[in-house]
Amino acid sequence: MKKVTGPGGGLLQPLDCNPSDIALHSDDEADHREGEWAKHGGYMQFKKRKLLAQFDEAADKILPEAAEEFRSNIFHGIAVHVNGHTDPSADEIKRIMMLHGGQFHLYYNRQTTGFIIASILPYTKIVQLKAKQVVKPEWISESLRAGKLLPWKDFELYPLGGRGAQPQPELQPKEPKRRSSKGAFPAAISDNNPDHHPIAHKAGDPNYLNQYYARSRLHHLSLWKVEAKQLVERLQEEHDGTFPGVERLLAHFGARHDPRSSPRSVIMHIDFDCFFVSVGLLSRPHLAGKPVACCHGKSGHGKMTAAGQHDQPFNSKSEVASCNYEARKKGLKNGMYLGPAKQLCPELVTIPYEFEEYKRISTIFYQVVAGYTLHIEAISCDEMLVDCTQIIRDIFVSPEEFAGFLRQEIFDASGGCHASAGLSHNPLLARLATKKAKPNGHLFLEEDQVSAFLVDIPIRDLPGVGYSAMEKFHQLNAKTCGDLSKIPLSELKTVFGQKIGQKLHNYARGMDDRGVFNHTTRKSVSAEINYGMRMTQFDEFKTFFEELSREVETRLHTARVRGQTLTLKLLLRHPDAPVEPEKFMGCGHCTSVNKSVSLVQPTDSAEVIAREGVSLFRKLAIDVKEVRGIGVQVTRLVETKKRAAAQVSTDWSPPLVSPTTHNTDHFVDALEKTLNSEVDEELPLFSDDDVAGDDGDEMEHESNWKKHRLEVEYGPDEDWEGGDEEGWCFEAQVVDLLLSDEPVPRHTEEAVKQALLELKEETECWEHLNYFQIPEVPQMLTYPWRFYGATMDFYQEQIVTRHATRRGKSSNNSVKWAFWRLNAPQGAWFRRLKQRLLGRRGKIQSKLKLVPVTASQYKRQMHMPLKVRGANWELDDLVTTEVKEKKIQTRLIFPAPCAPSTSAATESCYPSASQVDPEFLAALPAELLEEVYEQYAAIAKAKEVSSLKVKKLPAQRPPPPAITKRKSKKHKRMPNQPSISSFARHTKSQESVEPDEKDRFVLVVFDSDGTDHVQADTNTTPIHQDDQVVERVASPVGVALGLSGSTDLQPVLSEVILERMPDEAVAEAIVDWCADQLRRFRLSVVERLFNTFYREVDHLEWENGRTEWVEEYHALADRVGQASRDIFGSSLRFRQFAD
DNA sequence: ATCCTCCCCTAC
DNA sequence: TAAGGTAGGGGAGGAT
Ligand SMILES: Nc1ccn([C@H]2C[C@H](O)[C@@H](COP(=O)(O)OP(=O)(O)OP(=O)(O)O)O2)c(=O)n1
Ligand SMILES: [Mg+2]
Repeated sequence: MKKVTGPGGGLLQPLDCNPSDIALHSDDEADHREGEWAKHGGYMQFKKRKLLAQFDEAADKILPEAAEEFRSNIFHGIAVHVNGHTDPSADEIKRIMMLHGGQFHLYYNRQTTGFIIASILPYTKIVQLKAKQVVKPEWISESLRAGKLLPWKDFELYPLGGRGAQPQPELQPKEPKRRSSKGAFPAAISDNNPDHHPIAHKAGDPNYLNQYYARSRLHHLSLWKVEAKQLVERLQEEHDGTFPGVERLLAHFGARHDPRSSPRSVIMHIDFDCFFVSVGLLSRPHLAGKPVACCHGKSGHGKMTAAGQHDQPFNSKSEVASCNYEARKKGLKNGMYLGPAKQLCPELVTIPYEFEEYKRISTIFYQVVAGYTLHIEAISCDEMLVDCTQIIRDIFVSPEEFAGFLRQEIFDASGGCHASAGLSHNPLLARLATKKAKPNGHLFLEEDQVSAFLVDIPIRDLPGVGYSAMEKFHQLNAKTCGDLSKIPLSELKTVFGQKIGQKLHNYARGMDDRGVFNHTTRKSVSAEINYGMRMTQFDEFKTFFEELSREVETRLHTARVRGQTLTLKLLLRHPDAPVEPEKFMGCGHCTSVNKSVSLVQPTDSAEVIAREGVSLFRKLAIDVKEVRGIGVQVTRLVETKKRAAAQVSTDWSPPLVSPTTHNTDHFVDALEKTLNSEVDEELPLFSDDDVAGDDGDEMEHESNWKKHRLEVEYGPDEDWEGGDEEGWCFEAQVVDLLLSDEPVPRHTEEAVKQALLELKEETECWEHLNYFQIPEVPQMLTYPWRFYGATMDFYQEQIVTRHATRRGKSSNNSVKWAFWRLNAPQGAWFRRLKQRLLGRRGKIQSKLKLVPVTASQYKRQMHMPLKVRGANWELDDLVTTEVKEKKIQTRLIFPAPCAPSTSAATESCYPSASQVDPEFLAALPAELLEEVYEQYAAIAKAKEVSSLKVKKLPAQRPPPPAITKRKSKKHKRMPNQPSISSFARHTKSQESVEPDEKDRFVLVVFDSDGTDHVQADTNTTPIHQDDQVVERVASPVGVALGLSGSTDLQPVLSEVILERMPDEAVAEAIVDWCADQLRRFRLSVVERLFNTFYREVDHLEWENGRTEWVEEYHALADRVGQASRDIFGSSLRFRQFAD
């Protein structure tokens, strides 16, 4: 285990050299810091060679004029400072100035710097610098082109001076190259609004996003990681079969035999030492050996007070991206603030970021290594894993020799940046070895050295162990891997979870079974900015979010993917945090709020993203002044591929979409668009070209199937190929209703109450629908609105027919009635739609044409796969699959005579607890029931869920209905009325006076806050009961889930919620109904009601009473939870709103 | 069991 | 002054 540092032999010579050595060794690499180059006499000659080489290599980055007319004195006596992004870039201007007699000042000095070159200069900066001459970069390039110094006045950035001055947009780069890696992404947004103010120091200002990203190191880091992976992939694909590096290796070491047996596997990890600083020092060799840090801040004293004074000297909150090893000796670390860094090391020199350079060196780095092998995994711009087993074995070179040779080549090719390397038989040990070898060294860790090596390695050094994990280790009193290896696996798993526990256990023993894989498929695309967010108006949010959406759009395009889930990510000021944090424009201490939405189809459209994101924001009803960070993420990605025309089925498209708010939005927007298009008044809305023909296999009763189709394209894509349109299909009379003046029939208040009452009976009816062996029935119960329209008709037919066959009856009225209810357009969403169409009705009527749809098309629709995900149909499957029956596990509803407990005693013959019909259990004689309970208790115990414990509770009888009623009547609901619980407690104690002979057991989850909750999806356990209340008995393990669906809940709740504000009458009805269900141990029905309730409330926008309904929802959840406490002695917990 | 969703955590 | 992004792993808890 020999750590190799510095020059080991001829090969490794220049590694520990001082600055002058570097200059000697690689004479074309030294550059200079501005303002000081004049001291060095031979500099220009020296520079010339370097530049010539660079012109060849990156001709497109350099002005051609500069190459032709190599030197001049155009800018004699001119000293410039470049601010922000310019074209030509700061780097180029620097070179131009050097070549043409001018001076380039990296830092602005009022006395000596004559001009500031900038395209956009923040207002604050002007004030701060008291800048006099601010000129556009074109001054430089035009002067160069003209061969003489042009009057700078013509290129003044703010010709008017002061106030309304703006940069002239036409002279700005057409595509602001905010990302330094050239051409990696086309610039997303070209800001050609000439009326904007140039300030973009906070979000809401135009172009803030680009300005921000251009300066964000973390953004670049993330971007480069992706690009490095792509580069590796490209190199792998385009490889021509030669490895020049290997040739050189051979030439150097010659053919020979390895004295040792070749190791089974050699993984190398390479990482540049203090990457940003190393690169930064290439042009500042005089700083080598001094402590240097790379960051935005310069002085370290931080922001000024209002009076323009620095209150404290070491207050800078600028983050040190990288610091060199001289600085680290003083205790500096990457990522710390500049203030404390300066405190630790007052002589610290700071250098600015040079993103383009980092990217350039990174590319060289990858190219060099790819000259040896393509078994590369890109980890970041300055770090990779290399599987060099092959090389070591084939060339008979030792791992150390190879590492040294490669490091030397990287050093040369990069112009003088040191990389360190670690080698071992797996990625973990390679990484740890690199860490040990730094700076400027390499280390090969052999298998027999591993355990000795690991003992003293801090746990913190293990990949995947960060702040949070260390907190836990601190409690476990473990610091090193040696300590870690003593912790038993079971404990690690308990503390960290299954996978992480196992991983840590392995890592402590030097075990790591990961290989070297570069490729991964993207799972998400996102963009976020959590800095500089200070907004006062909703419009500012909207503007910024649109900008962000456009950014995500281009990223989606670049990655050639679309996504079906959209997440709005917000950081909000923590209630306890001050309005302005310590860090200038920072986000400070925040709480994060995310909200996501499932889209009808995958999207990559900025328009859709912006609309949905803004809608989500409105639903959260958040005060924009509190927003400190905004992000948007797109997930559930699918590849964007041009579909072959043949694959696109134009003859039918899914007529059903879930009638959520956003779908309504899509629909209305698309409709509006169509109506406003002046192209054609015949076709657009109701086309019949895809309706004709196709009559081969029509159903016999076609006449019954005459429907009309209202069709509006609303896919987000302009370039969608083929007629893969979507629309809504309405029955003719529904279309009429939609467009007529007739009010949509409403449920009256009475009807609502009535419906709630009837639900109970209907519920019972629904449970028996499984009997008909229609696998979709459970889906219908849960998501009835997905079965709107013709599909429902179809199933209705099916059910009625089968029912008739089985029962020998011709029809069943209750079933019919239930379906009629589902089909009726009284649903709130329909009214919502109609409302939206109010102003456009005439226009629609004049333009549209109703087209009958044939039965065969309906038939196709019936075969729509029931592959339901979230709230969406999977469109692709629809197109390509003819008939695809989704197997849905049918729940067992035991007919009384075939009870499992009688037919078999073995555990395996018991159905899963949640599958057992409570009605069946209720019908069992008491002894048999006991037996069943015991069985399930045994099964449950065998499973041993660690967080669940059985707690003994005193038995309670369900309170008589009268009491429940009185209770809820007493409580005229007021906002935030807290007294329900105390009242309930009172009631309960009264109740519990009643003597109870037996104990009962309830499964209880112990929450961290110490409160108990019955988990809605677990189960209540045995209750002894009097013979006469047998029907109230709960199923042992599975009273909870899903047996008794309350089909009609959605339309009814939706109705209630859309039409009214919360009121006590409805609240009471709901609570009573729920309480009654609970007394019958129908937890599932209650749970389902709340799920549906939640969903419906969640669809509300803030202006439509969302706040009130959210409050009402929580209040009702409390009341029902309390009812549950009264009945079971344990509360029920329902899903809570975040807002 | 296995999946999904919503987080938190980690890395550079 | 300051530029605190971004993707993936995986745990917790719930749905199927
Ligand atoms: N908190 C951080 C960590 C890193 N980086 C950037 C700057 C680093 O130069 C680069 C590479 O990160 P490394 O972790 O490899 O750190 P260094 O290369 O700077 O130092 P080391 O010698 O430890 O590799 O990423 C950053 O901006 N902010
Ligand atoms: Mg590094």
